[in-house]
Amino acid sequence: MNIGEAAAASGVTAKMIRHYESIGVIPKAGRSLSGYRVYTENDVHVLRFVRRSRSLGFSMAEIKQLLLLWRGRRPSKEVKRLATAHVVQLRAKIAEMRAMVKALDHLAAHCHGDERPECPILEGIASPGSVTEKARRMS
Amino acid sequence: MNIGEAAAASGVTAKMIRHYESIGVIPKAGRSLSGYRVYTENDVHVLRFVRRSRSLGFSMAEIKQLLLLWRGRRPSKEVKRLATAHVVQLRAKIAEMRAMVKALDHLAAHCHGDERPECPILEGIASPGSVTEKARRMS
DNA sequence: CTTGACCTTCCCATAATGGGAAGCTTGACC
DNA sequence: GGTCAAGCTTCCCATTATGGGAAGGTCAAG
Repeated sequence: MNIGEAAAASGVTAKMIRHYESIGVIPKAGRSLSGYRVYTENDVHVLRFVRRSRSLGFSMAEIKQLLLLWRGRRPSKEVKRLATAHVVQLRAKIAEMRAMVKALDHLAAHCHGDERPECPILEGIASPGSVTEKARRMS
Repeated sequence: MNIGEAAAASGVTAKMIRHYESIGVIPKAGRSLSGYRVYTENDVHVLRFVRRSRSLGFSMAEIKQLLLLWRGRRPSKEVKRLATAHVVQLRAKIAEMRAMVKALDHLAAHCHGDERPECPILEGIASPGSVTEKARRMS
């Protein structure tokens, strides 16, 4: 299999396959006489593993670890630790983004969104302090 | 005020202030005779606006727009549209990350996390298909 | 007048992905 | 055998927001 076929079979673009090889996440592929990279079915499994790990949000550094753990048949404890730490990071980011959404929803709720230039959103960003509070003060 | 003072007053690092200027998000600062950047109270307000917009997750391109809308006293409709579009993006990312957490929690729940190398997490990544299903098949 | 803190610009690095150029290989078709 | 398109190779550049660090100029206090 050459790189294009491996890409189609794994769902990882040829460009990314070369990149993963260059950063050492996957081992260097074999080469044909003319210098083309050659892939086996097993290499494709590895590529799929990488793609799915990416879709779970793991960084390339983490995937490198996961692949080592996989290949090395290391204790599942280590895998679980890695996965759990990742989930913690994800939850933290989710919480952060939810706070953003909450704040923005709040600001937007008070914005008329019409032709007038007065905008609680901009005002809220310029000088934070509850927009509701301001609305109250103004009434 | 020189850049260090403006940084302390706004909560934006001097490095970032220069960067924001270089990409045109904030106007070029005035200069002293010796070439030092000089800032006014108003410049600091702008920097704070940028910092807070960042903390709400807006990209620099969006912040550039927000600043134009702010300075230009443009219809609040435009601001609201920008903010709402951003919230949509945030919600999409949140949903994506929650799906990741859900999948990972599911995989981790079935991983003993002990010294044995069998690991439902790795297996789940290697060949997706419900881990629960596999557990059922094996029993 | 020296010294330390601060300023200037410029280059480099990060993480993951992609675009695109220049040049070689392969396979098919005539 | 010759040609052409498609596919491969490497190499460089761009993205986003942030920061590290070097080389050199400036300012204020001693």
